[in-house]
Amino acid sequence: MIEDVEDGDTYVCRPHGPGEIRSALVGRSLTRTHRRGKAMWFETDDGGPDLGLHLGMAGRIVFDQPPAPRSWDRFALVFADGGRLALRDKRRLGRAVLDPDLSNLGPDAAMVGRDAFRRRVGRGTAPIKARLLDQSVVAGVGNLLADETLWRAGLSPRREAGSLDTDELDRLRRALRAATRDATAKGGVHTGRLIVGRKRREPCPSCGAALERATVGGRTTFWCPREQPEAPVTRRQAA
DNA sequence: AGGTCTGTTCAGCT
DNA sequence: TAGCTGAACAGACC
Repeated sequence: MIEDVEDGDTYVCRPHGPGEIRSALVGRSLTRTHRRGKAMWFETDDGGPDLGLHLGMAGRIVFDQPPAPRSWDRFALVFADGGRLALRDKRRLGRAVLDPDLSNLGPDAAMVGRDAFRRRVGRGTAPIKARLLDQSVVAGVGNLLADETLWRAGLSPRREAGSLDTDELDRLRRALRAATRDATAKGGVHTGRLIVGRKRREPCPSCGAALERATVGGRTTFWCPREQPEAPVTRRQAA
């Protein structure tokens, strides 16, 4: 049972005022947990509101850890048995909210079926990377995972989304599922093969070519110009 | 010391 | 409508 709620950070808890989440949750228990993409939320008992948590760019959920220095714990639930669940987030881009609005959130990127993926992702004139990052198209792909996925699929981030054919979209979906699985197993998207060494400007881990760097979809983007060609390439080369 | 970068999202504009 | 830009935050890094 929730005995206390630390909701004093008015930026992370916006648009709720101090004490608002607290009064809605004290005395209730969490009954179910959910996640879709980067959104997570909890149901509460007795018809209480849901509690939504988002990690922003650098937040984490910590359980039963000593409170963070400098109050980096931006929100916390204190349970009657002494347990404490905190949203630890230096940057304050995380979020705690009652009854989160999930109506503009697409299906989970690693769960969406083949046909829905083709329909949702393979349209529009924006670059494919921007399409992947759009949480209303599919939920859960951030900047690093997008780069890793496109690299594995051998697709340029700059390709127009609507220009991808069915084979390319299926390849993209397979790469996304694999990249997500690997990131989960290894503890984060920063463990991706393309991502490690990105800062140091290391070459393509697969072919050794110098990686390209540019802003695509409004985000810093790395890709291998050799393995992720701008124009679709006929794989069947004349012998 | 100061400038730049960052695992995200949202409002506001064309 | 779809797509792009910049702002919100604050620490890490050079």
